[in-house]
Amino acid sequence: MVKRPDYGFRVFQVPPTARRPRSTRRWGHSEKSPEDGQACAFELLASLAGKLLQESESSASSNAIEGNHHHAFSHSVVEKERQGEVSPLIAKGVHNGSCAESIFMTKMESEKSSQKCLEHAETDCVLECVSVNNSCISECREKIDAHVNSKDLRLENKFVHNSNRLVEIPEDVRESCDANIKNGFRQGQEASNSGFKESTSDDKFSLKDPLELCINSPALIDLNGDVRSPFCRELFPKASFSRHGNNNRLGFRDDDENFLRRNGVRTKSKAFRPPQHIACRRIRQMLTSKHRKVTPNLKYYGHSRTDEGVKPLYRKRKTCYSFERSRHSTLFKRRKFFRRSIVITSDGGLSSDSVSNSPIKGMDVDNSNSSAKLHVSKDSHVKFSIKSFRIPQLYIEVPRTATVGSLKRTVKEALMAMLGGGVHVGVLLHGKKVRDDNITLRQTGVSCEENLNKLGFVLEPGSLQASPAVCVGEPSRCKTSQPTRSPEAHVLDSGITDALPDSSLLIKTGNLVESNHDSTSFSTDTISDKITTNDRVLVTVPTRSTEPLAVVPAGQKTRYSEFVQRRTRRPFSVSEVEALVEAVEELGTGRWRDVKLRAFENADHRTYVDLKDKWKTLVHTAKIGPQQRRGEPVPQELLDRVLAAHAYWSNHQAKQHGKVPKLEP
DNA sequence: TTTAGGG
DNA sequence: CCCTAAA
Repeated sequence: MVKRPDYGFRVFQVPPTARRPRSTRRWGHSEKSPEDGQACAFELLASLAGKLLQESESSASSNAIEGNHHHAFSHSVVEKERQGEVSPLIAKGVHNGSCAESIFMTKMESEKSSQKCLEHAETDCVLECVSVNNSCISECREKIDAHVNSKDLRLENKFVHNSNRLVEIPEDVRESCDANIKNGFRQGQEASNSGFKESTSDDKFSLKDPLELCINSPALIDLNGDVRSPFCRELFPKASFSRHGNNNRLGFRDDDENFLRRNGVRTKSKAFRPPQHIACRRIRQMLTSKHRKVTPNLKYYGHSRTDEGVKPLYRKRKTCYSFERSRHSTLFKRRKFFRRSIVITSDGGLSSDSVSNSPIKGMDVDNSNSSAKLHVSKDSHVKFSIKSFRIPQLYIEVPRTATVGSLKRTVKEALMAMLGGGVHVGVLLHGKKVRDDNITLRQTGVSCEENLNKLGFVLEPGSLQASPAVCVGEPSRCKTSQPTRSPEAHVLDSGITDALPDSSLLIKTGNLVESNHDSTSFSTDTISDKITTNDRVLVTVPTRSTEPLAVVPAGQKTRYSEFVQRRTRRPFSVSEVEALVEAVEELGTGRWRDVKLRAFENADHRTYVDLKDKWKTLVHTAKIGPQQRRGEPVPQELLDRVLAAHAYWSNHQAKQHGKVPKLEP
């Protein structure tokens, strides 16, 4: 029992309210995914993933930790590639796994590629279509199925198959493309230029129990040529996808610690991380260090083990903030969107064909691999040519015991969760979001020559259902879906589509500006479910959990700080204020972490700094006249308590001479 | 990492 | 909300 200060504050109980039933959460269970028909592309990915997983596992067991070796699998692929025998669809495993890569290599540079080559490239098309355009998937799926089910499958290319199906290209298709591929390599083109990055790493890597699936840039959405705006969900002409090399990368990352634990071997794993990982990690660090808490938008329901609970890794202080989180091994332990936005940068009308030459670069803050053109014409119109969007990096962690099928579903769900609700578009200038929809491009400076290369577009999850809560294992173990920021995304009307010329994305200024909705309309209608536990822990679970994807700055990484997006404003509800007041009454004003733990333990979007700030504003609010207050009115009764507690604790603090009163039992 | 305050 | 010095 909490010993309360004796100034007569009454105890109140936050009325318990039920958490929104899981059944109402979209995609609450992936057994029956709503987009089954769209699983195809991700099944491809997952097939690769599954195979790589197998490979790395078997290798790990056989080779122990004798690192410094590429996986035999990798060797074989590399070797085949040197011999020009690699099919255009390439999977590659880098052993010891910190980062096994699988790459769809579909760069068909030559327009002379046979139609079969184009069909071949449909592998990528599927990915892209799935990403944004739902209507295309069935068509692409047929293509894939045709390949997969073909009798001509080359069984020896086992690195792209799983137990269920082969994802391989028929030989005749392969051969017809072979010359192109081979030539490409022999001409000194970097393998990475085709999305294939040959690892020269001789690093040691350990295997992590839960494999983390890292999809860096699974898709590029081509808006050139025949393709129209992805926002309008129109059919994508498939052929247009085949002309661009993509960097589709699957990276498996293993956990050093777990591996070491299992093997009793110590390596300097971090130091040996491949660049991809360093980059991954750096992004993550940057984001987390900025409190860019990537609250998961979804949890995954798994299928493999019912006795496995869920242990979301919310952040470093999870041990403190996750009192009840399962200690079980987890099927899907963590999912984070590191890049929570899809960014397109303009290149100021300069060359925009420079698809990133390396997966690393693609991850970098420096988004110099421009994918959009911007041109100011003499008629004072600004023409935007958006070449591609990139799907943000996803991190998915699954245990080794996860089935390939579950991995597939996980990948699919992650992507669908991110994009399934549609996307909104933000406009970035100098990396900062232009929030005012009602100012002109001229006012923003977009049309200024010097800003041509400072413009970017951001894709953001756009719908109410963009963040389904999915978790693995026993449903009761699933923690509350993490509340996320309300979108500040702006809805693009179809009017933009209408404004588009038939074969290229040209957004006319007027439409761009005027068709956007007001960005503030979202935060106000956020619906929150409030739950309390026996300890008056209050959690708000916005049903509209559509936190924008992280913004990838368009500028130089040295200016990264300029591009950190501000968190979406989330006004405190009266209930939250009540809980805060309650906690402060008991704990005082100098123990915000305790306040957080007591009353907002599950509200990950409220940091102790937030609570402290809110208290500060509450005190201020209580002091000013009611007519000066803004926002949702706080009951005067609460404000009175704020003032009382503030006065009490100020006095108390003074008397205690800074000593923190020990009120807890 | 937390606290405390200014911006 | 952000940033950050200071503890």
